[in-house]
Amino acid sequence: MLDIKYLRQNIEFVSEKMNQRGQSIDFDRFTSLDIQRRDILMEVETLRSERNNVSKAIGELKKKKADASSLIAQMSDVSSKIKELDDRLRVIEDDLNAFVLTVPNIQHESVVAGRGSEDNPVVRTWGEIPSFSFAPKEHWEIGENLNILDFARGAKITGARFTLYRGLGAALERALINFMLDLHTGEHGYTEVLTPFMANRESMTGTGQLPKFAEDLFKIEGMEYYLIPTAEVPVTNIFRDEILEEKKLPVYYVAYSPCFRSEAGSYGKDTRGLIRQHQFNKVEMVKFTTPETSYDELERLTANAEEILKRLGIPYRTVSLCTADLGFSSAKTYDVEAWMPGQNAYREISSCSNFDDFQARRASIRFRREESGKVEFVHTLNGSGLAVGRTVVAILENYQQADGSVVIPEVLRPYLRGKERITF
RNA sequence: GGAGAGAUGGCUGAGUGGCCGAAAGCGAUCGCCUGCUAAGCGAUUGUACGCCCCUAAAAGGUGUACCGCGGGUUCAAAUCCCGCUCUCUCCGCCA
Repeated sequence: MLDIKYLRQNIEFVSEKMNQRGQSIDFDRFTSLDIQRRDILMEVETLRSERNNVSKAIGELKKKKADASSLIAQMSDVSSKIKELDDRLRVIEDDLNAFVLTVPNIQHESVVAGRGSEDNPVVRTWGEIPSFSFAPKEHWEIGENLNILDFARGAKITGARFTLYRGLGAALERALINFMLDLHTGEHGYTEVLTPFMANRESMTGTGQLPKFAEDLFKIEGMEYYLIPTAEVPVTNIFRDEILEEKKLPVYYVAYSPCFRSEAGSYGKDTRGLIRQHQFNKVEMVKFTTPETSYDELERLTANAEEILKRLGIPYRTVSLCTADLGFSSAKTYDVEAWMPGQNAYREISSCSNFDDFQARRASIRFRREESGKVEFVHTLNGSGLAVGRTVVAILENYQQADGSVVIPEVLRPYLRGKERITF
């Protein structure tokens, strides 16, 4: 959510930024609602002030046992007028609020204007793309052959886009989760948290999934609870409606969670394999920082995600999302894309974003400056560290052997009781 | 799921219709005092939204709202009524 005062004073600038994002927004409506709101507010507050004063006088008169009936009658009218104005004000404020909640964040100045993912600048690449003496297979073939991924039975149990892992497949997923958590807590300074996997409407609104993207979520029937699409939601909302001390910042949290996405509108995309599932595992990093440090923190956060791939020995590249690709709440996003030999392409495995104060304003997450005592919004950041299912894909495809087996990256072996290879 | 109790500022806690944005204590900040520390004394100590002032911001002035959340009664609600949420205790069920 953008600051209403800021919006009021910089409407042209914001409008231009939104155009670059391919968003057309009805700012005339905003201006009109904003003016109406302030007009009514002034009127109703004046009346309230009058009522407060006269009511006090009525109290005095009553104490002296004097007659106050004419004042009471007069205030009765004022009160009904106040009630009427309050009702009108509520409608306008609801409208205004609904409007502001659907305006995306303003992108950082370093974000390039583009028309699609082909315009995302590549920031860096790492590792050597492996060459194979045979035609590399896609991960679903490798996984099914090794009997560690079972798509048919996942579909039987639940439906399309749910997968059953078996044996070393299940163990590999679990090993990756532990490896990632251990690295981020042990070497990158994060504190591990384990959160609820359902969140309420307020939390979903706080991080920006609601009200605009309800169709992407699974909702619990009969309740205002939603399955989380990412741990970003519960973790960022840890401090919703709180004021933190400046010296506590930055806060680094890392969380494992399953993620649930309806993937509405993605029919026909990535229909095979683990790439796009309704349920997948992810380790998520979240930071709460001061405004002046958040872009440095974004660089470090992205490096923390990349470090996982380095240790696993998986080649990757990092791109900076252009305006067309940038998410609703984000001011700047780096996507880390792992090399997938079976698909002969880089595929997103982590997305690291700085939201500036966009989420913090929605969720009311603030901090108090030590120096001045002033209260300001924090900046929030998050990034996958990493998407676990997609990391399994990268391992299967990059470490596949001519005989169909898969070598386990060395750093994972301690998590798999020393096992070096997945075989038949 | 059933029965009961509760929710007040950073914390503890008073407050059953007007004198309450809210006592008192603790904590914190600043000042004084003091070989150091501690104690003591004094002052300050919430958030949001308007308006005025101002080139703008800040500061300042002023008004309104906020005592879990949402409604209602009343000239007037932390206080009375209704609904909801959450917490605690007991019972039941349960990994």
